[in-house]
Amino acid sequence: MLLVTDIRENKEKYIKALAKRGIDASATLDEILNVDEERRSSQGKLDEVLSQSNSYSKEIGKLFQSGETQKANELKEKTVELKESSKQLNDQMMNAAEKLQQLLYTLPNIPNDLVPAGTDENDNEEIFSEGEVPKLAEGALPHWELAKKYDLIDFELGVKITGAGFPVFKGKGARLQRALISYFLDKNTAAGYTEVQVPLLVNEASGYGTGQLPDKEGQMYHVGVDDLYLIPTAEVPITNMFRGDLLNNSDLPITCTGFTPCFRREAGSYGAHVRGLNRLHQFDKVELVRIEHPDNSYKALDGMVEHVKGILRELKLPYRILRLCGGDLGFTSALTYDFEVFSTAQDRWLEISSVSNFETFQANRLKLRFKDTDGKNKLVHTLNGSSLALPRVLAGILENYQTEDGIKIPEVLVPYCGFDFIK
RNA sequence: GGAGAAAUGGCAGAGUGGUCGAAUGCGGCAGUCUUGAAAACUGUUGAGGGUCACACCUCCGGGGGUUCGAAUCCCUCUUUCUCCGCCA
Repeated sequence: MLLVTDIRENKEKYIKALAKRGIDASATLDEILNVDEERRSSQGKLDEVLSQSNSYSKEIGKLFQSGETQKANELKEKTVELKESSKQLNDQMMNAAEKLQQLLYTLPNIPNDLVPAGTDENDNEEIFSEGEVPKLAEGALPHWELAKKYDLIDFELGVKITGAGFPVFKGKGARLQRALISYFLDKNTAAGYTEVQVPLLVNEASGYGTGQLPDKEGQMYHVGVDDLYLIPTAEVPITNMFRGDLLNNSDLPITCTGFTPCFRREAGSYGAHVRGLNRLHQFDKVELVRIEHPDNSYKALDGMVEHVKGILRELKLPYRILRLCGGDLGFTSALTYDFEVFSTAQDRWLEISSVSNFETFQANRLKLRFKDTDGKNKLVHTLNGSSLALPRVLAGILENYQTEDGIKIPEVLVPYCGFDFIK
């Protein structure tokens, strides 16, 4: 959520920055400023009335104590009117505050200066690539064929149990997936991240805290009877562990990693690009979350990028890094780097990680602050990144490591798998 | 699921209608002392809104109510603890 206090002073900055996302926010910002003004002025009037009535109350108290009952009762009469007007003013103030909140919820984060202008994924900027795309033999198969051939994943079985997009992993397929989870968590904890296991269902407040609500209401599975949401990413429960906290400077940075399944309704996305493991309703992911001092957040973002690079390098998968353009940037993000693995058999790139700095956007919603060395309470910066999204890494491994006889296992995973070849 | 008890500042813990944003202890910060540290002593120390700065306003789990006045009384929700039941 954007900061009203800052919008008051730098409206032009916000108009310009949001234009990068293709949003003309000037009307909304004007409305925000109007409502903000309205809120503050009615609050001011309310405060005056309350102040007056407080002092009457004190006086009445004293009069009763000194036995001047009649005087006290006379004074009581004077409070009647004040009470009425304080009710009205309070309603006014609450209305304005509520309206302001709703308006602020509609605006996405402002992009960092590095974010290129653009409307969709075609305008993203490739900033790095590494790894050789293997030359596959004639007749190389896409991962869903391989999964079937070697009996690693059963998509139909998932349809029977639940529906499309909920595959069943079997045998070495399941083991390889578990190996990846352990490997990622080991890499992350070795880099200093604290491993956490968190709830997979979150309440509404958590959804608002990290910005999934109200923006992406329809993307999450909602459990109606208990009013809980299945998490679309571990970012939600992990970041919300710190909701409302006032941290000490010395607590920063806080770094966590966690493995969770992720659930996404993916309403309205069908077709060739969702085949196999490309897009699922339930998938596994290991996530990184960082709570940082604002002065350090971009350095931390670079550090996360390097960390994920290291993992892909060890897996020897061909990948590239994109800096997302304004039009493709997530609602809450100020700067995002997407990692994509090349899927040789599909001849296309698959997004397997997204590393973002949200600056104060989430912190403002979460009311997550820290006491800086100057004694002032400030909003932290929150960041997160995947390391990594499992099924697509699996897809990349199956396709890029396939041979005529079977599938080789990347060297770093062999100790985790207990086998080095699938045939 | 049933029966009871409770929820107060970073933590512990007083406070049952007015002078309580809240005793006390611990912790934190600053200082005195010390070669330095510890101990001891002194002072200071919640958050948000508002203001140029004050003033002022709000907040004692959430919401609502009674009252001139609520941490304190009433209703309701949530959570925690104890006992019983059930159970991976």
